[in-house]
Amino acid sequence: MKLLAIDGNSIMNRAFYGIKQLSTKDGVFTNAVTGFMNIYFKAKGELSPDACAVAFDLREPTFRHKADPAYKANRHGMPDELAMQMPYIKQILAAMGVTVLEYPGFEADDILGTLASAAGDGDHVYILTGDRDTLQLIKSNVTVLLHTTREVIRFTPEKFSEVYGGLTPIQLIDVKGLMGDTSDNIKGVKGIGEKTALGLIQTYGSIDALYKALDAGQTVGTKSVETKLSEGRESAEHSRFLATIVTDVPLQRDISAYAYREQRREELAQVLSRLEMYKLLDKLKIKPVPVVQEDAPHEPIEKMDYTRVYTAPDGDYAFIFSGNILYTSCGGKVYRTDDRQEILRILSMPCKKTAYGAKAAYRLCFENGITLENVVADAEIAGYLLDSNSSDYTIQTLCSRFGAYGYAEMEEFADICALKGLCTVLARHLERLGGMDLYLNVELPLTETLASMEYYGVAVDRQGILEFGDSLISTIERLKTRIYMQAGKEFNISSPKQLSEVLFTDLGLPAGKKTKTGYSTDADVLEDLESAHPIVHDILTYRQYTKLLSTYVEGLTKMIAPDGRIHTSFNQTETRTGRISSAEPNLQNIPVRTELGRNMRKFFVAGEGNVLVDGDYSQIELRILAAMSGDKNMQEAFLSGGDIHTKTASQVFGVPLDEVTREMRTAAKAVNFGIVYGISAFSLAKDIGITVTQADRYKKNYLANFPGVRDFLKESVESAAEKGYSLTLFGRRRYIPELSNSNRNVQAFGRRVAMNAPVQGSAADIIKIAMVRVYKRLRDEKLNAHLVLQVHDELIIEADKASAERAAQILAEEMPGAAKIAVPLVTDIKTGTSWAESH
DNA sequence: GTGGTCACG
DNA sequence: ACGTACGTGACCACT
Repeated sequence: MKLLAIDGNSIMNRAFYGIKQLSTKDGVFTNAVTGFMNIYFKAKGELSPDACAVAFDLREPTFRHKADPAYKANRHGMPDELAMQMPYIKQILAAMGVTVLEYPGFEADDILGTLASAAGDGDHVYILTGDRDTLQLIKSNVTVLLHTTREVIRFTPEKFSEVYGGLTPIQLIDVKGLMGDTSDNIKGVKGIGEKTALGLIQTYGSIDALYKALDAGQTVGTKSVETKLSEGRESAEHSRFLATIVTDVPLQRDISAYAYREQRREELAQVLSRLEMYKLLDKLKIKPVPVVQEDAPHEPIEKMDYTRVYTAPDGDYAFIFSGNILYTSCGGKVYRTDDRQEILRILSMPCKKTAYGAKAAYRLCFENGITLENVVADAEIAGYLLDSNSSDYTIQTLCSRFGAYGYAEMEEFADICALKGLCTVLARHLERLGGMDLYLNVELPLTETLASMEYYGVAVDRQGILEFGDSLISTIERLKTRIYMQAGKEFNISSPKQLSEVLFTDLGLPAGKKTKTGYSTDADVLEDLESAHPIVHDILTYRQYTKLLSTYVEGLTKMIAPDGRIHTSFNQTETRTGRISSAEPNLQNIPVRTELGRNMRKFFVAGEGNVLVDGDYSQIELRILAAMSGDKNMQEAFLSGGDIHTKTASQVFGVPLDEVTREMRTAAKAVNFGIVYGISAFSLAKDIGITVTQADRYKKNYLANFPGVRDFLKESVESAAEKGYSLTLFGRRRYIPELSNSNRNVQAFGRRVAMNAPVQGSAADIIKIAMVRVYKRLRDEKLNAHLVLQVHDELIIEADKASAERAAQILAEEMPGAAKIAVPLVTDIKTGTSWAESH
């Protein structure tokens, strides 16, 4: 098969600027179409191909209405006079039996690259383009016909080698990686231009080899070139990636699929007459027809079969489910439905699916007793793994950030059209950055797990909560009158502004730290004032009680569903560290630290005949720190068992274990926590109420005792500063731009983040792995037991009594077994009828 | 919508 | 001289 593969945008562009402005009498520009057809017929005449495909970028919307205000603002840098010709050329080509390929998420180059890579024995692909980028695709059976302003150059491997001084076509990628390409927004290495880049690749063969030589201390160029190279290393590698034309666009890889089809002569007559292209009509021996449509030139030639005629692999589809509407795309066609039964029917099909926000679809399926399987991608999740700092994972933003072109803004179907290509692009980025394992084996399956947890929800004792609320109200009323009495007036105690006036002006108490708007009245400040005036204690108590009442009693009762349970939302793309968060309501901050608050946990109960089985990692972050740092001393502390805070106290204070006092243990505990957060002596001092000098001594002692930890923290910061991101045990990335901020406070924050992110993030990885495994085992063993809550280091299963023991065993196996690290992941398991009992 | 406060890991 | 522990979400007051 001989295939003529044309870069549609590139040739249209050449034609547009190469031919003077032509237009029909009513103002439709036709010069690019005319020029394109000239170039096309010339190439066709010379090559006599038996197949032809034209690839487009799909950067311009396929239809736009004149009345649309966005119509004038052409954001793709293409003049309107050219943009308006694009739908016509596609229609003409399709009617002539030529395959038009455009795939959201990919550039025309990518499509051509895929076609080139698909050429088999006995095939020959001729790529007709005006763009030198495509030269990297040249091989024995792929020829590039480069259309320049002067001539058409026929690039075979031999011709290429001759023009590029002995380079192979593939090496062009490395050259571009170094020199960059402003038109494609590829940065390259700053200060390295075409000459230098070419010379370097001619000498060393590739970017890899060049940097190996540089690492080995060889002289690769002038001092200045070497400096530029080492500074631009990451950019060079990234640019090389960007410069590589992709070859895995999901389209038909059998060249014969692009064989010429029969011409649709009536359609040709219509459109060519409309464009007053009589010469071409004559050449095709088609009679012109009277133009019926006097409409605007851009009247939507929408959704004709020429668009998106690429094939999708057998029935696999992409979907977006949101707001009870399902959008799907399959085989180049898009579809929308809000019919529940139909949505369920589509979701329950066994084929592979590419999703955006699959969790909602899983929930719908759970609610209807349907199984959703084979979700192999989710753009939102992939986007989150690529940059957890973002708060915008819309398809449109992801497309523009990660180089998936072809997002047409005006269409209702723009998102669904772009989704599959976007996912392919995101997956390729993840592969490059080492995030595939986390994506495929942890985050994607976790989506279903979270949906299931939300679906089951957790049972609550509504009556119990309300009675507790009543008892709070009577105490609050008592406190209120006492506070008003002591203040000598009534005021809104909940208003920091009014409260500070009462405390610091009326009562003349000494004001402490300031906030942006006035003096602070937070618990720290009030605790210091407790001895100064009895009102202060009442205010602290008032705060505690009103917090419980409004946030927990009232907030939670509002969220009880008709089934008597609370169905929280677990968000999988919210936190920068990799943790999941819970909202509406937040079930990850139910009180536990104080006696009074802990009452709330009595009202989180197991349903009738069930129990709660609770698994809780003991000191998971410190254990991870011990493992990641390789500190033998700290590892030994965990391996030999016993209380970690007492042990560290014994070491830091240099006393035998049995001489550690309560105060020493408390201090050591604070240091243990602080260390994970990127401690400062000041904050440590504040936290445990000692002087800064004293705190500094504790800290130094601690780090001297655990030198491995000291080095690990230092290296974490250095590595993050150098690379721009930190990594967890399972390859989760967090970019830390704060480290290169010019503000020193921001930088200091960045350093603390760099110390904390690997630890907190690895803990998040581990419990997520455990969740996925626990979920699968509960399901596969068909137990009447389901995960219902996760609180960062704690998992809660609700099980019927017959399954409880087995569920406990599964937790006891999967939580410690989720990761093999240098210290045991000790997990406490307890069972009870309420959260107060099981935790 | 923002800031202050406080609940959790 | 300056600010001060990592990560969240909800409620209230106030602009």
